[in-house]
Amino acid sequence: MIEVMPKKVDHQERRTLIADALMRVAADQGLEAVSLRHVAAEAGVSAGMVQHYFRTKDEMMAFALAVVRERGQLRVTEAMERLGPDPSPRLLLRTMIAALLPLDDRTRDDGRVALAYFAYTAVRPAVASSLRADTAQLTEFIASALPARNANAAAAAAGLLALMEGLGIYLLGGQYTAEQALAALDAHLDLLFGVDSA
Amino acid sequence: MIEVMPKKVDHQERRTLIADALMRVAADQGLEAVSLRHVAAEAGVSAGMVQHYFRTKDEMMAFALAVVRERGQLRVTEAMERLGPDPSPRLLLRTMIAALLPLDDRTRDDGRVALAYFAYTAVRPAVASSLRADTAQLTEFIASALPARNANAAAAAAGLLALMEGLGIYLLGGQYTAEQALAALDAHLDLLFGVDSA
DNA sequence: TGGGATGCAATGCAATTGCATTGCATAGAG
DNA sequence: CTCTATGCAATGCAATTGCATTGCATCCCA
Repeated sequence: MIEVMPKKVDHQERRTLIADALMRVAADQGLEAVSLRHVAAEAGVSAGMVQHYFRTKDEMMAFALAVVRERGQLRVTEAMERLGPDPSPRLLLRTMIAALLPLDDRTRDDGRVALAYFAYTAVRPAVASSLRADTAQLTEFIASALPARNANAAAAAAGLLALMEGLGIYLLGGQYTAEQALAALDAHLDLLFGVDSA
Repeated sequence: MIEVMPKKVDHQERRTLIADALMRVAADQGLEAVSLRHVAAEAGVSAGMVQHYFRTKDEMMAFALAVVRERGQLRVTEAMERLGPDPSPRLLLRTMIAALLPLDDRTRDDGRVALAYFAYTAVRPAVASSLRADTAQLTEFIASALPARNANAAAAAAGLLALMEGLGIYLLGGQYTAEQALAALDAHLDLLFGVDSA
């Protein structure tokens, strides 16, 4: 080690523990209910400790957002690995998108937090850049998996990703059921992959 | 008049004035910055007056949400009237959706507020019912305008609406430009209306 | 055995919050 | 004119906020 390490506690682990508590608070009381004391109470630690690991509230928020994004990516890679080798592009895309949708209670919480952060970053442009990078990466991947029949692959990919985001919103708001969302997704994939529906 | 009317101020007008101020605050500082005093200052009135017209903050928030929804509907009907008689279903849908997207600075503010409210209602289910009604009405209308070639009109309509919502999110977040969003919309309409793209 | 860095709790503080209360000016009804 | 309902401002208040500060206790390294 180059730096000294006078204590043994795992810094990153503590921060994640606190971020998890933050997300639990945000998921069922909204991001505006997130305060140092609330998060500390939810995490079962003292408020002082939260301050120790995050110098400002914004730093804590940014870290929690990073955790949410990582978890999303993890869900995607896990789902794709579960597919086995050489899946069809269509199944690949369906699996990836389904993994990102808040379809069950576990993922609903993450979705709520992500939604809250969308509103949050709309006002704090500095935090938004990482979200932008995620989106760009996803569209690129989607475009590469789309069949050649789509003339404008970039637009089609952007559309599919937007569809995913919108389905997520409506799932969280209770406008769509999981079945409805998946049906809409499949119908859209039918169009993209050229399944004639008549 | 059945009721007495001892004073002449227009109750509804004042409430709208205050709600407008609320939306200005929310649009550029986020919903969590909305407080009685902030809104009052933005509206150029005393905090006491805000309290006079809205007994609680939640009542004020709900009213402002209703105003946003009304403005959206107004934009849609105006855009559709501008189309003239008997537009093609495709143009009808494109116009309607474009009217709902935050494509310029004016509509961006409304979009930001709407987004903030999505996160807000995700935690306050009581306020969400009106949003649900809006969505149902829109999907029904969209489904009726889609060509018969789409086997599952309900799913296709739900998908188109979700696409719209997602485009809105990404427009607000700066992930998509207006051109990209419209290109994605048009590509999707191409698919729905069967324009072969090869 | 120091000694210095670190982990963490406790407390304080100014600012802000939503809301209740009070006071008063005014305008229409009688 | 009087009276009462209303419009609205001002103030107070307890609760909560983010953050700075302080004080120990603990552990690593020399």
